[in-house]
Amino acid sequence: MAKTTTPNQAGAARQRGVTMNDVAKHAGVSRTAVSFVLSNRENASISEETRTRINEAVQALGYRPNAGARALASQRSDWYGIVTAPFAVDIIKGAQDQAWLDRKFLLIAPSDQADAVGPNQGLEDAATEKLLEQRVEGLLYAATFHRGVHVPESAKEVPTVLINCFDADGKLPSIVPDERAGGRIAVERLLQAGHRRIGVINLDPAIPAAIGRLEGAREALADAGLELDPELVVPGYATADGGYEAACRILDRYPQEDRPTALFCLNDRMAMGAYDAIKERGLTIPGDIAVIGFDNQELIAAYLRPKLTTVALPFEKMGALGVQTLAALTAGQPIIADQQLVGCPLLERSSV
Amino acid sequence: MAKTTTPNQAGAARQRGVTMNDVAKHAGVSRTAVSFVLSNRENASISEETRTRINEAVQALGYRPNAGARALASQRSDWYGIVTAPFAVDIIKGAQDQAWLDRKFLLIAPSDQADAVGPNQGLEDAATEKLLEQRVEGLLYAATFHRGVHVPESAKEVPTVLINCFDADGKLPSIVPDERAGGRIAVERLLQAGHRRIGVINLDPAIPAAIGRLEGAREALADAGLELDPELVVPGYATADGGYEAACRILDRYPQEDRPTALFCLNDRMAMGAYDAIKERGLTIPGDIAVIGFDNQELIAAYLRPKLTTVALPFEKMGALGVQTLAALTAGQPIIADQQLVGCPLLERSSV
DNA sequence: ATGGGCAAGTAACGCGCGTTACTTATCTGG
DNA sequence: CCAGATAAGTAACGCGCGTTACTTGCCCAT
Repeated sequence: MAKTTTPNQAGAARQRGVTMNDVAKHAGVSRTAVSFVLSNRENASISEETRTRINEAVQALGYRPNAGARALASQRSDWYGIVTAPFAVDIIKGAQDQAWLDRKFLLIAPSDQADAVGPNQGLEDAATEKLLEQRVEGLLYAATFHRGVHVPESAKEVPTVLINCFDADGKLPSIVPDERAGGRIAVERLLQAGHRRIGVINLDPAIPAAIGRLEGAREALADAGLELDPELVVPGYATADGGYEAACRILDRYPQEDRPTALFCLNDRMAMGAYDAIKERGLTIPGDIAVIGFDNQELIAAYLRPKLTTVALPFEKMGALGVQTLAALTAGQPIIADQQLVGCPLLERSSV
Repeated sequence: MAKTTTPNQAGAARQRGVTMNDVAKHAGVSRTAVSFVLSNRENASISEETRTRINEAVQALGYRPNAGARALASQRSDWYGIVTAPFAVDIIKGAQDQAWLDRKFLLIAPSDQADAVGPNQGLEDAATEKLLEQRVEGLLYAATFHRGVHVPESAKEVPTVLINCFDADGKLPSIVPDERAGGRIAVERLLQAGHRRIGVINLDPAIPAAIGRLEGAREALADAGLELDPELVVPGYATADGGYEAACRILDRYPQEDRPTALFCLNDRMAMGAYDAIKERGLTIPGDIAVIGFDNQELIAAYLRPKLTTVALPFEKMGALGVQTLAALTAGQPIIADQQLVGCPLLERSSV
């Protein structure tokens, strides 16, 4: 439109910084009037006529507000910072979407969660510092897998929310998946399909995911009057190979009539390996052995053959809820709870 | 440190905006002096003594520069914008890392590349607009898969570089994978392993990836005095199921002696399906049939059994190169080439 | 005619900082 | 002993904008 009506002006003016002053001059009013119109002040008394004249000037000149200057003057940036390993994609997506709805901007800084243990806090500290320099109104920390973290001291200067992780030291509010409920729903699904003897391929038993999911599994079994046979819980490395080996052990240990008829793999990668072990033995899925996973890693779960029934980690929802919680905090509202649990939905596919 | 030495000051002062003025007062100098020291001006004449006094004041008060104000005053933001679907993770990582090195900041805005065809330009336009409002010095557009795109008009107001995509309209510089070289190296690897009859599981033949990779395969065969038998090129949907079906067709079509001894799958997902087809027939990988993929989707390639030999898409490198190119552009340097090709390295694993 | 009230708008300050032009004290050489 | 150079530092402007306090013209009731 600008192209056809005012090609020169729009083309030329846009080159370098059209300011409110330019708009004001063009419209023959004061800069204040422009500011009032652009910020839609309710109690501003600007006639309809000049209002449209200003808007036309904005169009004609291709004016674009300077967010930095606006932040400087208004003392609010409309930004949240998020510190995250760049792999927490879905969390970012959820957060981004929600921030967009709230007319906030997400400023993403990298964290190096490569070594999850020894705090290679260097990068994270630097990232946090940079975000604070940008005068973000709040901070989000996102982890790729559910765990305790130590956040930099300086993070406590602004409202802060943890996503998919929790504050190992203090009391920062956090959003985490409800692992226990997820484990329960997985086993309930297997029970519902008639399975009574269920093998569990476990993760490192010390991590929150393993603890919660196993606890949920136990509860589901208890509800059905069953107990979790410790012998049927075998740990493995959290990889396809680990899952393969664990599945081999569990499948080869029993004569056919005692063999579990279903496998609850505590993550999808291990389920991928379990598939191989099962197929190798000439068994079918889900006919001979049902398999249920956890995490819903799309690339795996949706493409395994048969497609893997699994419990999803609600990354996007956690991201969105994180932003909502942060919005509440920055608005001065009290925190609802230190830890908000987000449900893990069961995704029915074809392996049960 | 601040904690133990000056607990009150650091605690209290940090609450709300410590400014340069505060630092100046604390050090008993002018704000200008502080500015000179903090920006490390070479030709500034500030005695070593006051310099340290100022630095101490900075420490004591926990001063943190206001990036927005700095940008306003200096007329440069130190930001690049990047518009991307939040799934282009590795590109973001590469770009982020490089930007960090260059002391630039990446401002990430979401693009909705869900419908790759019909320009649902709404979100992208809005995102671009927002980034320009932040006065980014340059823009990056990143796509999840190699293709032509239309960038919003307004993007042309600042230096712009496309990553993993190219400008369908004009002449914006772009960084794309060298598909042809990748296809060549894959087939060369198979030839080197002694295979002479190679099946190709193709993608949609119209997309740049398919065109380039197939062309490369043809070249490699030609170099070995062979020709690509059109019969051995079967298309399929770019999924595991698609790969499975294509592999079935190709494997069942010939008597054993005429059967191809290797499969070049134009992406890893299809290779995943091909694995199933091969195993189902009681054949081994790579003993009976070698398989080579493309894309290096870690979650698949590194976890298939046997692990998949594949050609990697250099996402991180493209991201980094994109930022470097953008840096050159913003510095006023002429563009090197409209299109920079980035090599796709072969990742040897166990399927050949 | 007069004062009060309201609509419509403007002048001017300050946000925190980079930067240029200026000032003041100290040292040097003749 | 003085001109001039240099070292050390400062005053002040402006970046683009939000915001408060103020002005101006006009209408209406007294």
